[in-house]
Amino acid sequence: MSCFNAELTLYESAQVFHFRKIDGIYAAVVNGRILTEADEDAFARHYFDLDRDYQSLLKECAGNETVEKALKALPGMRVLNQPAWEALVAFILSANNNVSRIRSLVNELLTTYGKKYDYCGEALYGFPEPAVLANLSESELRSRVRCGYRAKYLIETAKMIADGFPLEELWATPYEIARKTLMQLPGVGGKVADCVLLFGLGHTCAFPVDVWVARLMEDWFHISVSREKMRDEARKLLGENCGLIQQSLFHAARTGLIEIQKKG
DNA sequence: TGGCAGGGTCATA
DNA sequence: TATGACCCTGCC
Repeated sequence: MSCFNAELTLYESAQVFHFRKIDGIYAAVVNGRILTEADEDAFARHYFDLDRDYQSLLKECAGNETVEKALKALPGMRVLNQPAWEALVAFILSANNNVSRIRSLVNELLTTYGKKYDYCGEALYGFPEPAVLANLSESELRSRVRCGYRAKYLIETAKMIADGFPLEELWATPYEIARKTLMQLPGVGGKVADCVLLFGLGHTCAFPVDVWVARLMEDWFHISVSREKMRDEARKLLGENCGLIQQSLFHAARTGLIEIQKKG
């Protein structure tokens, strides 16, 4: 049986923002269906990344005490394979926001524009289709979701996706090219592109560098370079699956599981 | 109650 | 490459 911590992965780890705990089970609408932590069909196994051996990450980083500490402290932390569109929307909204606000923005967007589903008597909502967002006005989206300047990014990106931008093709595109392609979308800089590549397009070498990761790279590994260069350093230090490891490092830093000395 | 910081991006210089 | 503006709110 594969090790999977639903609470950690679906709620605490901040890679997905719309799962709700109902009757003790985490559930959400994903790709037009209700998905719960208890599901074990092919779609669920892929989404929860259940067929990957996360123990092998420890071998890949053998000898790195900080990495070992983070990985061993967070068994069952998995990196999801979300629908790319859902990850894209969530992480455009994430820009310059804290986790609790990202969660409330995503849920406001879903309840306002997404399709409603019933689960155990509770309402769950899916992500609105690109065409739905593409047809909204910026002022409406701003006033109803309170997402500020991100409204424009969301609408313009939705228009490009609805117009045939080859999002799903990026699964099979080499990382650097896929990243540059994603960054053509409004509201998608390097950090958001890496989040979409890692959480929604299967690129386990993508290494999102946010404020927390920049801090921990400096404090724990003594790497103080620009955020762009930090990605390359991470890949050298942690290997081709550095994105999977990043998720545990990020969580360890953000929650204080491993302390960061320098906060500046 | 006030002020800062938040899983950044973009335009400008 | 560096700097500031940008919407709004959670948190100290």
